[in-house]
Amino acid sequence: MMTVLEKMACEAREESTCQMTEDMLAEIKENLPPPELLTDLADLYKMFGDSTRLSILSALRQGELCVMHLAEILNMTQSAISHQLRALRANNLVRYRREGKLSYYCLADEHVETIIDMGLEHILEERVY
Amino acid sequence: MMTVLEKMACEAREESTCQMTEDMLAEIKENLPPPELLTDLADLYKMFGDSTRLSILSALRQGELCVMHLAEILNMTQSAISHQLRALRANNLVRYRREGKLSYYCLADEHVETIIDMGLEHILEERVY
DNA sequence: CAAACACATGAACACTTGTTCATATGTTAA
DNA sequence: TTAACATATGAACAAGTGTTCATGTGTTTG
Repeated sequence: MMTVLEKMACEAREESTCQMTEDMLAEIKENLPPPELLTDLADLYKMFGDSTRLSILSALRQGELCVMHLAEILNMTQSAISHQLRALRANNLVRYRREGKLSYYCLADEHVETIIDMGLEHILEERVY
Repeated sequence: MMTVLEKMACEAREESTCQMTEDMLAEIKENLPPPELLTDLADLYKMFGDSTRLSILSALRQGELCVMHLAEILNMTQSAISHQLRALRANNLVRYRREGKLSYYCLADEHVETIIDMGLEHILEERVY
């Protein structure tokens, strides 16, 4: 049977091996971004987590395109492209303008390209090793 | 019935309204990143597309942590954290070292933080408007 | 007006994904 | 060695996601 003091001594030893107290854990927890922001951030990155959407964004880097042309470039149905454009639009990654029968889409801002390039850098650096 | 010449004229008109020829579409297609790279990139961003993993990465920005502490900080089971760490490790987003019974995890490189910050900037800029 | 066209959208389905539960692996202490 | 501990992992299940198909909306043309 272990006494209270022995338990405390043991815990103190464990904490010292981990270099971590409850207070420190609490501080790390407080310094995390708020949960709502993290879910928004996750939703944003989900948009980049699909190769069809990445293809659409990559095509739009070369200039404004209408839905049908995107479908031709990616060899996919107009419906599939339209569904994905809707998602990209909802997350403010693309903007569009209507001109007659056609809807022209383009990238929303420079962040979109920057985010893609950061990911590419990460992947390409790995491949060197 | 439309003659061949009429069809050609019609197509030429359509192309001129779209400012886009088949050759231009082919060029855009050729300039896309190769499909294999796009799927790798999508797999990478899938890692950022989950709030649990984003929380883990955010916690690790503040320093090296073992699995149990991560579980405490995020109020989640050790198993759930361990599964996610496995995924993050497979995508080279975290590194770990074993010290006795404990496994310490840390961020793999600066890209991880940069990618997260790019996303945060994108979200926070939207909220201004 | 009707027909053709470009795009959007809802439902359904297969597929993927995150968590839980149970258990296995590996390390340390008794 | 056995017990306790920290972590890893496999199976299973619910929830989420991407595509297809059918159809709806809005615009232009004849």
